[in-house]
Amino acid sequence: MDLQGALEILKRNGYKYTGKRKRLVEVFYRESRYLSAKEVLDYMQEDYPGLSFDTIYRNLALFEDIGIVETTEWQGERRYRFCCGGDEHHHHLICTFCGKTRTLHVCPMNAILGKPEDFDITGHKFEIYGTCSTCKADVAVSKM
Amino acid sequence: MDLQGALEILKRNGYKYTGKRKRLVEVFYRESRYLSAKEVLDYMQEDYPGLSFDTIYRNLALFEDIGIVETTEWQGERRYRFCCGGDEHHHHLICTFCGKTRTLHVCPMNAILGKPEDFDITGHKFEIYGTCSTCKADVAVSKM
DNA sequence: ATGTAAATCGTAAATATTACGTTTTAAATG
DNA sequence: CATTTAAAACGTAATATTTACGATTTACAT
Repeated sequence: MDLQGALEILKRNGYKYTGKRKRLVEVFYRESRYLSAKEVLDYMQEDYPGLSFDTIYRNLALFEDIGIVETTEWQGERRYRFCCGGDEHHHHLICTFCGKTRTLHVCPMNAILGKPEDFDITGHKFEIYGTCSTCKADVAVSKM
Repeated sequence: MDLQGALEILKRNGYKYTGKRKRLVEVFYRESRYLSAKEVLDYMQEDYPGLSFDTIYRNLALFEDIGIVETTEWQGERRYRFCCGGDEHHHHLICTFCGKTRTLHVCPMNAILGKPEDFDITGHKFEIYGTCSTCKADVAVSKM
C-alpha cells in the first residue's frame, strides 16, 4: 500500500475525499508505525485543532474496513498502522514503546498440519513484542 | 496446575487464604476457560452477592502475578483462565464465543532462526481464534 | 485474646470507546 | 454556477472497562 493507493481506495469506493481524510492517510503513511487513537488525534490536531474523537474513531473504523490500516492491541489500547506488505499475509515484530514494526514473512499457520476437528478457524494472531534499538537507548538515557 | 497447586501457591507465598480467594480459584478450575472480569464477578456473586469489582480486579492481577491464571484479550476485553499445561510453554486455540481452549504445543518462536538484531524481545503472542462445535451449533439454532 | 498487616468494601475517578442530534460540507445534478 | 442531498464532522453525552482510595473488616501470628 502506498500513499496514492490509499487515496484511490477512498475515491474509488465513493467515500468523500475530505481534507481530514487526506491528512489522516498522510499521517499514517508518514509515521508508518502503530498509533493509538490518542496519538492520531494529536497529530491531526496540528492541522485541525478542533477535531473530535468521533471523527478519529469513525475514520479509523472506516480505514480498517476498506483496508487502509491494519490494527492490533497492546497495553489495553487499540493501535492502527498503515497497511504494509501489500496484499501478502504477514506478521509483525513490534516495539511496544514507539509502535515501529518489522515485517515477518513466516506464518505459523503453515506449520499447523491439517485443520483441527470440530472447530471453525476465523483468525489468528502472531506478534513478537519488544524494544527497538532507538527506544532501548532512550530508556537507558532516561535512567541516568 | 491443579486445584490444590493453586491453593498451595497462595498459602506458600504468605497471601491470606480467604474464602473469596478459595472460591475464585475454584471458579477458574471448574470453568477451565477464558472468562472476562464481568463473568468472574457474576460467578462469584452467586456466593458473595455484594462482591465488588475492586476485589475481582485486584485478585485477578494477583493471580496473574503468582501464576495461577494466564491472560489474553479479545473484543476489547481482558480475559483470564486457570493456568493450563503445567509449566510448559504453550499456545491456544480459542473459541471466542465461550472462551474454551485447546492447547497448542508448537511454538512459532522456534522457527524464527536467530535473534533479530537491535531488538530486545520481551514477549510474543500466538493464538488461533474460532468457534468450537458447541457454539457453532448454538449459533445455528439461534438463527432458526 | 490481641495486634497488625493485608484484604475487602463502597464509591468514585480515570480511561478508552461509542452514540446521537445538529450543522456543515463534498460532490453530483441540472 | 446554483441547487440538492447524502455523507461527514461537530459538540457533547453516554457506555464500558479498569483503576484508585479512604474506611472498615478480617486472617493469622504472637
